[in-house]
Amino acid sequence: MGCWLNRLREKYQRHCDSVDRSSPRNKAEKILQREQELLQLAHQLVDEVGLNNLTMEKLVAVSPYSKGTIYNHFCCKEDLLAALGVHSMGLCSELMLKAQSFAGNSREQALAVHYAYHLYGLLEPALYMCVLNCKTPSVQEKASKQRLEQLEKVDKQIAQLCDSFFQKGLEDGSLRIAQQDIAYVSFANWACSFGTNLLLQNAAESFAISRLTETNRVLFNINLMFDGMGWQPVSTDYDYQQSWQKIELHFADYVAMLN
Amino acid sequence: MGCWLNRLREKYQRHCDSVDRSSPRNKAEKILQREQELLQLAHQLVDEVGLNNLTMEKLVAVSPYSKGTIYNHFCCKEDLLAALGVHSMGLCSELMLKAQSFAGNSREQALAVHYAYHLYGLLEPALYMCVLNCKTPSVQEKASKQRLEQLEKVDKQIAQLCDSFFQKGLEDGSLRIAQQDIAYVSFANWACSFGTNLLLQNAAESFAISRLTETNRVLFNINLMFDGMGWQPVSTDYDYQQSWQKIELHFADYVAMLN
DNA sequence: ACCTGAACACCGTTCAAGT
DNA sequence: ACCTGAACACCGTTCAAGT
Repeated sequence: MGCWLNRLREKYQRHCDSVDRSSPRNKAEKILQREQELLQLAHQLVDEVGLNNLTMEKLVAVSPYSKGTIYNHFCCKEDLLAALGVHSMGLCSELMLKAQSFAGNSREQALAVHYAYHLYGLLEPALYMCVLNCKTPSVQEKASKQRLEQLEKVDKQIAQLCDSFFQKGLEDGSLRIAQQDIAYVSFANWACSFGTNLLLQNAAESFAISRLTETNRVLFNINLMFDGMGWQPVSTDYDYQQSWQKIELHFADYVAMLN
Repeated sequence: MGCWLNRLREKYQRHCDSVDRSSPRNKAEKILQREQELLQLAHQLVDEVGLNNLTMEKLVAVSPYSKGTIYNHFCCKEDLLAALGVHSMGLCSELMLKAQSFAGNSREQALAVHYAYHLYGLLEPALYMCVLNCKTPSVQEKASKQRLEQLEKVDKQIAQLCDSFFQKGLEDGSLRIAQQDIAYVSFANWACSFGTNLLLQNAAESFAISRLTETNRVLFNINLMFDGMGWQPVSTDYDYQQSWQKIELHFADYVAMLN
């Protein structure tokens, strides 16, 4: 066995001492607590070595538990990835929820959700990719049933949260679409935001992106989308660049984490 | 050594006999020819086992060459993935090029590019994901320099091809944007199409998508985007669903491959 | 009941020996 | 010069033995 395992282990030794192991009320809670501990470790590990280099072996090495115990929590590597996906989407929806309290018109609030999503991608690039990973056949086939149900649940929560912003626009009259089109418009938005963030993060050096100046490319794309559905006020009548800056302030606590 | 390797090997035996090994003019050509052969095998393999289950071991097993020889072509697994990415983007641009010959106004031609891209995702789901994979840090760090240059080259070709459709719109006056905005609009389009296809392919069972009826969701999203940039005629004045069907006929040869 | 780690199949990569 | 496959480190998963 190489010495790299020992190096990893030492590095995470601090963690072992600092973790909160406060009074689990019963056996089930103890297990849940340990699972959270393992997920936190997996999260650190992924940030450090990248999603592709996350291995069960490494998680075992940095945790104080044995292989068998890890496999009691996660039935396979894909199950661990799915669990990380659930964790990731939880953090993401936490950020998105904060958009609700932004003081602005409904289109600006919807913009704030996109900001939250973008910020999330910047704060947690590996976890952002992890969510996509969870959709791949290998994860869908191998992860445990419960885990997939959890994934589906957060997935639905986030979708409904996103819908609610279009609902607001519909209610205040700034967005004139049919009620049943909300689902379509909401999907279009997700797709646009998802694609934009994914490409900006992963293909920044590609010709199509590197040639763009530092113009706010996320805002540009979202504006096209919102203008396309005729959401008032349209971008030629309103300074959304300024809204973006206000939104940035609204999320200042999180932006600070970017260093 | 398990017997699965032998099963794989037998399965691909036919290939070994049918491959074109016609008269390489010199050593360099022989090597190039073998590389194409290996890529074709890797392509088949990926279609069969999925991108995540492609291994060097399997490629060795299904090919008539040894590990050492495979490693003479691809310096590491990531280099193989990058080579598959180049292969993939070549096929993709082949489809996109065909959009140029679609008889329609400039917005319809641009729509045909989106159709080509979508069709490509349906025809080659694994290769579609492969291109994204090539952008990940692990591939960018480990693939050979030449391979990354090849990737960059096709990447640029495709970007310029996409730009040309907006250029046409600008020239015939249907699209009123500044010349220097083409790059931005082109990126927005790529991002939207990319996100839409990726999600439709990978997250079809997620709540946000499964609730949508069989409406043409790709067309819906692209229309929002094109309307957002004010590309004439806008979707409320024109039957783009009909255009879509015409485009489908234009690509009939490829559509047939979907079975 | 739950935990442990040895054991095994598979995978990525290298390189001494062969042609 | 190019090819081969044995060898090795690492990884995913299981399960007999221990508590």
